[in-house]
Amino acid sequence: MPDADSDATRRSGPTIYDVAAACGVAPSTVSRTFSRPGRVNAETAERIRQVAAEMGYRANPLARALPTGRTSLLAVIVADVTNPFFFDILRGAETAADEAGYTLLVADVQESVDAERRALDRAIPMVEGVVLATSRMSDSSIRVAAKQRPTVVLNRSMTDVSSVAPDNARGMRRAVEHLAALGHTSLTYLAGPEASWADGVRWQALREAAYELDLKARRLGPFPPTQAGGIAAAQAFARSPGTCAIAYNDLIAIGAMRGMTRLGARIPQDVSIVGFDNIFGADFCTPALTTVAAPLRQLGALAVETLIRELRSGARRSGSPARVRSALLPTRLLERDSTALAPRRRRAWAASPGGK
Amino acid sequence: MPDADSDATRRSGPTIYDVAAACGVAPSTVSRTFSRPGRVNAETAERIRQVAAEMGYRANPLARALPTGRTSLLAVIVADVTNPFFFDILRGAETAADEAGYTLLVADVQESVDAERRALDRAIPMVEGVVLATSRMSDSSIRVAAKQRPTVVLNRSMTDVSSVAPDNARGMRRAVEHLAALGHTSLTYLAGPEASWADGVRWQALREAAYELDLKARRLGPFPPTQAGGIAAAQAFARSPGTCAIAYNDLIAIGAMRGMTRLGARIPQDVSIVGFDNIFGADFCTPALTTVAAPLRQLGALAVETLIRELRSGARRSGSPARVRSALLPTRLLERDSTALAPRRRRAWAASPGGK
DNA sequence: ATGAAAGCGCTAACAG
DNA sequence: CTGTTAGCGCTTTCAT
Repeated sequence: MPDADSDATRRSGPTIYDVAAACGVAPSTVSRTFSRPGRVNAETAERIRQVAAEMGYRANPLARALPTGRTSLLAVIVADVTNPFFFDILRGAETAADEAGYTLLVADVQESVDAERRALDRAIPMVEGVVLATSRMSDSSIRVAAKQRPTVVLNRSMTDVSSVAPDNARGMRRAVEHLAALGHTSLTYLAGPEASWADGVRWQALREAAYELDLKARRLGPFPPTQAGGIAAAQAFARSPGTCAIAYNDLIAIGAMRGMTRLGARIPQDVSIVGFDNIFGADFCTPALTTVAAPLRQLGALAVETLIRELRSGARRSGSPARVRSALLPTRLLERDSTALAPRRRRAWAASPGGK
Repeated sequence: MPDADSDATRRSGPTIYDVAAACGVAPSTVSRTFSRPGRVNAETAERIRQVAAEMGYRANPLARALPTGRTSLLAVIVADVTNPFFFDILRGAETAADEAGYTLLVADVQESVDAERRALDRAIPMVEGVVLATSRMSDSSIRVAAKQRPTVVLNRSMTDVSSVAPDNARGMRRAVEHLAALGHTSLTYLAGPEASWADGVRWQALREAAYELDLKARRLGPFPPTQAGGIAAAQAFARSPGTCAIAYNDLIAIGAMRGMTRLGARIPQDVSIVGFDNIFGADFCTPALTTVAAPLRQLGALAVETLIRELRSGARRSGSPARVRSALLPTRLLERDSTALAPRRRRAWAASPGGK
């Protein structure tokens, strides 16, 4: 009967004290064995590992975290988990985190700045770093967070906080060129949330490209970045139809296609639509959506890799902002079936083209 | 100059000791003020709150968690974050967790049992409870986990662990009836992963319903629960075509529709397809998918609510399994455009109907 | 290379 | 109602 301890005593596994006792060494030696290999005699270490394994010892991450702050947790604040845009971003983030031994704490803030701030407040004390995926907060709020924990923003760009984003400008430019090549002479931008950094960049890039290519550009919106938003956009568009539209994102584009179809338009014969992001579903909606594809998975992975690099470079202390790293990942235009030659003459399709 | 402390001293905010000192009370009183309101004189409490607020005191969740185990963290292990099935489940889970003051730690295990076990091992010591969403692990592995932390399985059902799942059997029955009513006389089931509990239930329910309604039933697969899996399913189906198929899930159904279309079939004229889950995209694929809708958001919400209830009922101690709660949420058949009357005579559509 | 001891910040008996 | 006193399990100087 080697085990005199009642098994009802310990609520959760053996501790370094138990292992130490069993090995006849000091607890600190056991601690070192696991957290600072090399700082302990090879043989002793081996023996300790052995015994620890037999006893089923597992370090308590909470206990480790208390004195060191190393929780191995990363927060990922997502604007809307329900938005397919984030699926692959999360997957990429997960994979990268897992490889580095980190676990993700993900918070869905449902496009609400308030919820975002609350989630952040709650998560920050528990995590080592934060990735803000499509934050709706102000730059200054983000800076406040970044002051407390290493932070990287995703799908946004800032001068003083590390960031990872798709190259929206180039993508937009390609989209405009594509439409121009098809003979369209004026463009409509179906805008997303005003608080969205990407929206600003996309619209501005559209205007510039349109200007250079001598196309007319207008902006409708803002619309919520959802299918419902797209349907609303379709209605707005129908009030003064054009021959093509570029949507803030695929969700709006898909909703817009549905909405316009319902209003009698044929896509792409009457109106060409291009989306942004190439989310799940962009390939099997009807017609298949021409869209500016962002490297979603890479975006997520790079964001946490960047974060982890900052962590490792010891950007733990307050104030030391660490080196700011900014990445712009390449996008590409996926030409599918929602864009076509501009119609020679417009066909009236909206029920009441002049508005109510 | 009330603040004599150098502001470079504290790495992270004031502690209960600081607040206590500032108030002239004992640290434990400050502690009580926040963790056990009511156990402290109203006035004292008020004063303490006041001062704490002024000092910007924030309880350190790690420190609280160490002695109590109350981390306010819940693990959600999902088979595949990239699968739209989980979008609304996560949303529901998030919302419910947030309302109860919990934060989710989500791990994507990419349909891998190994990854699932690793994620669980890593998460368990940090969380108060676990929800296993579509676990691929064996019942016994799940029991092992459930012994360590209150656990609820989602989209699966067990006798000794709380569970939340859609009523697959009824849903399947409705689907079969629907097809029978359209004149189909034999059914093909496009199977999902063998390790999937839902797959077993669905196939069995299909067989029973088919038997009762005097239809023939066969099973093809297993296929990965993805669009690619559906395309593979289409090919298998084409080797010996039928007039209709029920897929394990919407992803397979959508993939199958695309695959069959590519092989020359018209959906639904030549073959009717029904899916399962009503995921994002099921309504805008072509044709819109007839599917058995599961209350995704509720599923997620109920899972964490159940978990939290167990937590509150003090199922913290090892061994005490707490009351097992099992819920079967109602599903409903969404009749859309992928199902139609059985063809009077079959049209040959597969390029090589006899196989290779 | 290893041991002793002092915390990390908070909670929880147990007294008063 | 409030203060005292131990820890929770691990890390980390500082000695030895």
